[in-house]
Amino acid sequence: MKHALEKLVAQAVTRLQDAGELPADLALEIQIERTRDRRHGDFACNVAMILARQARRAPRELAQRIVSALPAMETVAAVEVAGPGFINFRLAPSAYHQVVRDIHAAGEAFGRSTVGQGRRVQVEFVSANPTGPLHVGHGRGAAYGAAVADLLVAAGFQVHREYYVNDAGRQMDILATSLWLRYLEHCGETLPFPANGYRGRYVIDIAADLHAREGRALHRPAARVFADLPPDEGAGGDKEAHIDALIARCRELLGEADYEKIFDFGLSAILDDIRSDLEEFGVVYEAWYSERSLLERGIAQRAIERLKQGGFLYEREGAWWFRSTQFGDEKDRVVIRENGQATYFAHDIAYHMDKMERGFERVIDIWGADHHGYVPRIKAALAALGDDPRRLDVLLVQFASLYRGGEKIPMSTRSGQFVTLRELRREVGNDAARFFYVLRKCEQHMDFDLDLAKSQSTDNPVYYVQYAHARICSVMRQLAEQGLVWDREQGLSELRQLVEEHEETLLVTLSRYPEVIETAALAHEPHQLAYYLRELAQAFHTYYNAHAFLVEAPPLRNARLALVLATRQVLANGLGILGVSAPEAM
RNA sequence: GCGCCCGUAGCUCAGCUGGAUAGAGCGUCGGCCUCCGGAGCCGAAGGUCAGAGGUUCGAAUCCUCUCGGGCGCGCCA
Repeated sequence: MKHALEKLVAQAVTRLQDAGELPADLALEIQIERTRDRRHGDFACNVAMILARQARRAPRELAQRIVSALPAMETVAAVEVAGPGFINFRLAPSAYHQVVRDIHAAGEAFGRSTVGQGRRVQVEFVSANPTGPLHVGHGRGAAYGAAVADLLVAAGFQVHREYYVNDAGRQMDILATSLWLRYLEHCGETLPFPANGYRGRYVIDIAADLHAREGRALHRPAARVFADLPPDEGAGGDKEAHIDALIARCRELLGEADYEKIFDFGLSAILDDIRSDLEEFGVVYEAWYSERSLLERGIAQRAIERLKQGGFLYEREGAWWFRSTQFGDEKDRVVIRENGQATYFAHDIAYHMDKMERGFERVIDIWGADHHGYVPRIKAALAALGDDPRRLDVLLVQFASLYRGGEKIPMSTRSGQFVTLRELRREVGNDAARFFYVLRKCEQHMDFDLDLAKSQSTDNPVYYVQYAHARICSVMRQLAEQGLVWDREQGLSELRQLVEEHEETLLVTLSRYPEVIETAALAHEPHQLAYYLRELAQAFHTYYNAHAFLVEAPPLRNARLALVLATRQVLANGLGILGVSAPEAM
């Protein structure tokens, strides 16, 4: 509808240009927007006010000329000039009746748009280190990323969801070493667990599995493990030096083959946990992309080589630096350390080079806001590689704080209380978690109120929306109990029966759905959809309270049911995009 | 110190690429079930859009500065 009106106004402007009433060289985009106030009609256009200066005419007068040049359109009932120079359009009731027919015809596909034109977009999200279970912060990235991806699908993009697995690097070595130490404990050893090791309960559990599988095959005496190591933090030493020496000792005593066995055991155990956690949360990926594979396939080396050949690297103090300042970064960055090892950043450059080479027209990275300082250097690297950094969109998700009983829950890993996504899901349920996470735009800090998310009451927006869906299902059950069926054909042909104000509100709200999908998708803002669904549910509940649907007269009854069933469809479609279920009863 | 994000009703937040009297939920106060599910509906009170300048027909929205809050500034990932 919006697009149709835009074309209409554009035609009128062109007519005026042809007639010499407007300059021929106007650069403008016709904007049609929904009116905030129904007294201003359904849609408004501000083009006359924008053009007034160039056309050297008063806005209202110009608006009047545009109106007289407008071609007729069947679904437009009235056009008028209002306020400072708005052109207001009032639609004919038939325009809204068509929406109901469209919904019934398209079903699950209603609201899908073609703006994406099948363009390939990659969405990378969560990508948490596989060194432990996901926590509630990752949950927000998961819910947000999944919703953005599904919105893009609905908007006609071809979406590739990806999880970047940091399965290389020091953190993973620390995990492997931690795991082995816990394994040794299961073998009966007593040892001083390093300050910088992973102390979580899950490491002990995985170690138990490892012990069950390997028996004592990987056992070495603790005394040999800890002999002649630099002291740990607790003993007045440096925890970093201690853990690094411990990692080296671990490899030495086990040999590479057994070390790798432990490393892979830990990696796959945690990755399996993350994968199933996300799956249960309704978050699935097209690909899990391994950091190690960048090395195995020579991609990391190739990226460095390209930068070197382009003259973007230089050597200083034994390390290789990337001239990111040349592309606006605040300082140059190390890509190859003094010890010859590539940095995480070097791998990330290679990963993003590979993303571009895979031919995505648009790449979206969803990161925690604490990584924001990282954006300029990645974009710099893309520029140096000859790619267009604008193809990469980095969406930064702010932190979520949990509240219970009005108190903020401390979220440090050490506190050990209620930090995992799994625990959150268990406490409030997947639906509430998905919906709450997506209720705020990503750059907004989020206060996640556990009591509210759990409450099965009027305060909880999730249940409010779901209840609308369940209520409609219940109405249909009532219909069946009365021995009646909905006459689809009569319902769709008797839509003119819908003359109540509440019906009009519901019709208008339904007609907005495709626009909401499109704008929410292009802006990467699933919260727009969440708010819309609340509005739609409210329009329905209000209608429900004001009028009975199961009335005696068949034409009116069937028309009302057509409207209500269309509402159910849109609720289900919208909730589906957000990963929330649409229950038939609750 | 520098950089990024945020500052709208008592609380939590919307406000679409600047648009016509600033919205919602919760909370507070007052109403509505012989009727399709009261997990619902209706109504009332409540804001100098942090502050100050600027841009223009028009600013919560764009620009600059100030104040306040969060986060980041590793040869960690």
